[in-house]
Amino acid sequence: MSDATKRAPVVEQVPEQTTTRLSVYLRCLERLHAAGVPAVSSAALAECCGLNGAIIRKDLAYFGEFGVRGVGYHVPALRQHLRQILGLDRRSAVVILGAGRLGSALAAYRGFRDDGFEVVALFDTDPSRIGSSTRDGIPVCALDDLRAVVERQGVVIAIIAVPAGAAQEVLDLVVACGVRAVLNFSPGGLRVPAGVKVKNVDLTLSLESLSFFLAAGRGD
Amino acid sequence: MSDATKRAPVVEQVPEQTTTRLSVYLRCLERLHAAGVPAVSSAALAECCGLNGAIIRKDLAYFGEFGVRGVGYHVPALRQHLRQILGLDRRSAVVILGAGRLGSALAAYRGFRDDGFEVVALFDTDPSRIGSSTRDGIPVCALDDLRAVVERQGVVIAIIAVPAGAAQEVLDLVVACGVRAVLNFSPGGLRVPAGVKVKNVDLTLSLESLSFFLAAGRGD
DNA sequence: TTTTGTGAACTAGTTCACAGCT
DNA sequence: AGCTGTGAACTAGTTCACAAAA
Repeated sequence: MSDATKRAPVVEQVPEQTTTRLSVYLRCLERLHAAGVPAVSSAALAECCGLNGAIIRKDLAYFGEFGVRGVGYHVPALRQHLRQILGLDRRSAVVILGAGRLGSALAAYRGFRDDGFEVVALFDTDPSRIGSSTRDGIPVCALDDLRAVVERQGVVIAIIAVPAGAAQEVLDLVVACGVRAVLNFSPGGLRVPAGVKVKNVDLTLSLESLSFFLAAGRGD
Repeated sequence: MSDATKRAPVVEQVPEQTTTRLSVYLRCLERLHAAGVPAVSSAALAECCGLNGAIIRKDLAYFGEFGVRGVGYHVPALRQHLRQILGLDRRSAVVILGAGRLGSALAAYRGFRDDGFEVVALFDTDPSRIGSSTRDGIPVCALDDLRAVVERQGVVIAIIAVPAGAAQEVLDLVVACGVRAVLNFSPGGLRVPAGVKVKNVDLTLSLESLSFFLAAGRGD
């Protein structure tokens, strides 16, 4: 491990927004890396993602001193550091709860695989779906099999794509099976047990936010 | 219009987070309304959505004085006010760009219709898809038809569910056709023309944020 | 008495500005 | 000379606390 990472990563106090920006920086670095750019300043990286350079330096400083004064950041090295910080340097097994349209669409989503996320199974309660496979060969299993799959495949992330009424029950189940990170697509908010991280993607909330903008007639 | 809405809605300065919370309040009010509860205090509503009562009073105060001191908020009236503020008191026509798995799944999503959002057409460039319909009878059209559909159906919101490489081009097209509110599912960020509101749902960013949590080993 | 609406205090997050390193 | 890393200043957003209304 590089000496640049010696700093204690006082992760408890890294703001959520910083972690999201790290992903954005990484995307930009992938482009620079592919283009063969050897180094980039915080100002240039900021330009590239529409941000202020100071916030980039602050964000990176939570995790170490990756920059070289007078030069900037070494692109391949910073890329590697960010991939490691974000846990993208290894495969992560994912299960999807709910094999309806949304669950199936997510199972086929290319962007996930490219980042090392591997959907190993879908789960459903509908007997007509159980036992089948997606076009990519991902099996659709009964909920009863969840624990076994999680344990055997080392599943670390669950995606919840079930109807709203079943979401809390399903969350409690995946948590009971040992999964501690959940991406939730069901609307309405869940009671989240301590020690578990749930990220909500609430499509209705997003659309209503746009609707507000239209209703308010903001033309700025 | 009720006299409670007389206040100038200085909408320019309503924080984005406030608008999202309004949707959350509305959801909670729908439940209370269905249960026949006549009035609710900011403290009770806060409890219901896991927030502080003061922020609810502040949020609502941007739009008027809806409460009654000593009593709270009249549920049916506040529900109506929020529906109007969020533009949910009328039908909104929506188009979906990209009739792949994600686009098709979104077209079938029940939660949208319940809020007055009506998906009137999907658009794609794949000739094998053009001319077909979804199971719900929503037509899949060629991009050339976009302008006509937008104008004829009064489309106000576009959902972009095309591959990343095509997203900017598609955004520019829908904006050129007069749509000013866009829900974007493609990753990577877009150049957004002035006067247009784009809400990004970046699935990769969401998963990477969970991955960070796992990599950092936060068990709090 | 109860609860709103709101100024004041507080907190979190961003930007500025510059000392210090290469 | 140029750019990072970081304390200080600033900005936005939340919570407190209480006067005023019903």
